[in-house]
Amino acid sequence: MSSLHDILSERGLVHDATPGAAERLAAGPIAGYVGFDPTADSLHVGSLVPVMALSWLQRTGGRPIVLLGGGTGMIGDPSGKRSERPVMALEQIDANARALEQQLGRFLRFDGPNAAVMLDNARWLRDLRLMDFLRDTGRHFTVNYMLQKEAVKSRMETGISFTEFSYMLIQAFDFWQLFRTEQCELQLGGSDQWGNITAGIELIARREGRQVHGVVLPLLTTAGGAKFGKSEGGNVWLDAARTNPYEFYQFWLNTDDRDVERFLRFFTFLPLAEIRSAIERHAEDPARREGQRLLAREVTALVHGASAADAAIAASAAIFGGSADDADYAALAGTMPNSTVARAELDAAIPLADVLVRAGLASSKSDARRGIAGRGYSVNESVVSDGTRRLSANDVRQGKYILLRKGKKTYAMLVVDG
RNA sequence: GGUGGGGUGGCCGAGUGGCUAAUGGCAGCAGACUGUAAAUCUGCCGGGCUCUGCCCUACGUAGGUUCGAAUCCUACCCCCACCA
Repeated sequence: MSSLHDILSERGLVHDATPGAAERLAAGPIAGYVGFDPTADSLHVGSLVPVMALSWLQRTGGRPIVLLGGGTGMIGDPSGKRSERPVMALEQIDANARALEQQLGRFLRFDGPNAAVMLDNARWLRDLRLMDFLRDTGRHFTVNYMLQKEAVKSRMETGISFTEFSYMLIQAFDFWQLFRTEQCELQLGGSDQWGNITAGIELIARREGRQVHGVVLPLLTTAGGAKFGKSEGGNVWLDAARTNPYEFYQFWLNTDDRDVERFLRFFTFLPLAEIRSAIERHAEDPARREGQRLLAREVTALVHGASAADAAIAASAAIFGGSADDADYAALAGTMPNSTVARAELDAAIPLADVLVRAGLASSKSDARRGIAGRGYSVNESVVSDGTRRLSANDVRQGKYILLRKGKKTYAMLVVDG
């Protein structure tokens, strides 16, 4: 079997690795960890890269450790940030950590021989005593060393608090802790984590005299230069309550041609040969977007399950196949954003603008009116141009549905209540 | 603590008494073209309304001068640089 390093590297997932990492990984399975910040109650597609890496680690016989940053979340990682982060409330951090825990459970196997482990660094960080920390950990680092780190250097102009400056030492402490208690010898992370990871390796070398390793994954950007993981509605989340399977599927389906192959390697477990032949077919007729379809189906099935993926595909076909007006609205409603309108509101002819705001298709009534004036909205697949348009019982289709659309791609189903 | 510079809309950045909801760029949304792509072009881009117009909120915070302030004055808060 190929080593984890070989697999990650042939998939383009290795941005950088510490010297000796490849050799150590070739020598046999390893325990490795990735840290996740509990800044929200769901992961988004950007975090899927390290999640995939952990899953590969497990597939090659290694023991994945998921480290939730319930302790470090109190501080805030300055890496890649231009300004100080607001401090989060403890209850919020804990609630988020629990939500992430549940979500990650879908990507890793938590039983069996090399079961994944999930830990929260709140367990050892929150009760850490300052004097102990300075004596046992702080002593091993010079300020000079810390100032060399990119995360610190880039903030010298605008300023960085001592709190954020110290962050790398805390993360180093985490790695040391996991080395001691879990025999963890590897840390994976985004390439912005390089400085923090090497600090941890340094600490373990000094305190334990042992060589451990770090592999950093590429930070994702799209060919168009845009931030990866954003769509019309903002961030693309893994939680179906935040980004439902239909939107999730659409996000991947809209992938730039130039990104398809890379994303197939990053976000699916498909063998490379299969990916290559899919890309060849794609190149023959890009307009059919076979690559995107494969990518979207695979990732949606991975994150939301096969049946949700099928439903998303069916809904997409109905909507973009040109016959959405005849489609089964109940089925569409099951896979796209819903909002409700009361029967009484329809009888009173509720303004369309109000409903668009409620459905999340407009940020305000003024925004909705401007959008309508610009012919950006449609009701049941017919474009609305009258800013004073109201919805009534006549607009209801198939008993209880009204299909709202913003632009070409953003849909919401309005369900009549009562 | 001292000296100097600075705090403008999601971000960058103009504006230094009325014509400013505030030039320009980025990001975002929509339209045209297309492949639900890319690139390009066009429109929109604080909020509300009884919408060719009207009202509210906004240029660090709080007061003040003025018919009128993002622009002038006072106090305070915060940031940056240098010095102590």
